Amino acid sequence: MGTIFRKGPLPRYYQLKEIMREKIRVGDWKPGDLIPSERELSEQYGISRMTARQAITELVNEGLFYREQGKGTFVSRHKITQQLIHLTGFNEDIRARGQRPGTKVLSAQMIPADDVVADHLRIKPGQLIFALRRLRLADAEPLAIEVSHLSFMGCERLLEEDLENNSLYHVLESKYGLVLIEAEQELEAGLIDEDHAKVLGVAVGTSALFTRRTTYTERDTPIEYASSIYCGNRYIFYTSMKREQLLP
Amino acid sequence: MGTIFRKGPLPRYYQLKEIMREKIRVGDWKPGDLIPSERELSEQYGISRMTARQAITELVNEGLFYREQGKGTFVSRHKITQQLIHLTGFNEDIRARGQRPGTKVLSAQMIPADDVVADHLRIKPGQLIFALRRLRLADAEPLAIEVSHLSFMGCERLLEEDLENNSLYHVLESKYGLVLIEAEQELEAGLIDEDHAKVLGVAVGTSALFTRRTTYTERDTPIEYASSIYCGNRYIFYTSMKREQLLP
DNA sequence: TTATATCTGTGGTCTAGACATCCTACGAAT
DNA sequence: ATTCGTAGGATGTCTAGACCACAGATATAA
Repeated sequence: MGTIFRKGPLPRYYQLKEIMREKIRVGDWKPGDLIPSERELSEQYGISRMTARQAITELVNEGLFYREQGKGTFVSRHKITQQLIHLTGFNEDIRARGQRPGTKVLSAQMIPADDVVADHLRIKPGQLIFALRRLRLADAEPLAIEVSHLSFMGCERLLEEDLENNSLYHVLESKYGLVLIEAEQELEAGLIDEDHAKVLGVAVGTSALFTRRTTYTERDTPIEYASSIYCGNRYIFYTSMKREQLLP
Repeated sequence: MGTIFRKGPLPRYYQLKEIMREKIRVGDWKPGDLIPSERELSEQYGISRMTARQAITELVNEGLFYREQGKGTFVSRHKITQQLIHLTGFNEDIRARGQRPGTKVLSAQMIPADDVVADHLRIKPGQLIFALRRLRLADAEPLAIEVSHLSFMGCERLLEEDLENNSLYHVLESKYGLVLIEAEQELEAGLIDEDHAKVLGVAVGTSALFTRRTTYTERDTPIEYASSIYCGNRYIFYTSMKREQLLP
């Protein structure tokens, strides 16, 4: 680490990004620090200023740095932006919170899509899709019920997968080459009804977080539509927002 | 519209961004459409390819376009990413949902910061800050109670502002030159207690969405820490998530 | 002492090229 | 009919410059 290879498949701006990320990870650069100027970096690593600038720009977009014209580029102080805006599966998410994730498959079958699901997945109502109901656990305690609907070429093969011990996202990625890249989600507060209360092992009328999520693959294609019910007092949802900067 | 001025203060890439946004707004380019290639755009508007590319890249980052190597750049189909990830104040937000926002100031005073607030605002506990409690209405119906804590040079002048008829964010921007650019937010489900039930005009035990938000200005400086309680069945929160793309 | 100008270094914008990588379509060889 | 190679065009990466706007320090003049 610390040198940029001019041959090889990895772009130079990408190598520089990794080098700078590493500097932060090991504490070489601390929050609030001024990092070397674009010109310095380009000389130090033997690349052009525009290439160094591209690396910095991407890390600024990820929230790791911020720039001040005339002064320099600094390491951001807040971490949430850097971590939690990422699209993560349930297992990753729970592990990041320092808990142990668990899953129990309640049902897995091919069913015809209803109007709501078909609309979100951009398919025709009635088309056969893969429906998966799972109970989600954190530290062996029931946390949520999640119903996923998936539609893609060959999705019926998912019936044979062991989705109790393997992450759905991981299976999609490794066996089907589907990389989920983006999701839209809506959240609403509500109360738990009788049916769900039994499964989650809580009282009827407990507060709950209802979420509905559409997940997209690289090509702007929706793959999954999922609804979840999280036990109210056991889950906090994090997000971050940015205002697009307007020029004068 | 449709021409890029080479003189004048507006950067060329920014002018092209606005031109392309307009093409989408008026329906010239529809979701799923292939837009002209970078070379075509650069020739058509008399700018270099890198400048055209910068304009496209920024709109890709905003979720308006997506690229496919070897094929071209396309207009995205989903709109939430384009609209609702933005940091908006309450008034903007409610108007975007087609409702009429309203505000009632419950209290406004200078108080010493407690430990939690001081931590989020990166100040010392006990320092005097501006605290604002507001009842938020949508179509004249109570929707939420919001408590904002603000700390910046001269924040005591906010005591003299009319925050019932003026947006707080707008006042901060126009009178104090503070541009809020980024926020971290956490959401949790819960139930409304007796005190809040009275103010919101709902029954005790109604479901609610609890949010806590830290808002940052351009310089990575926290300005506001706000806690809100939204009536459960009257508000849906939207967000979107992106996975950082990894290179092979 | 206090303004005021200048100088230097920063990020912000922009150019005119170059080559790489990937996708598609078309045509040739099997 | 199928397979393969190739050509053209798209985005992806990269360069070596250039000038601008802004911030801060320093030196100069009132």
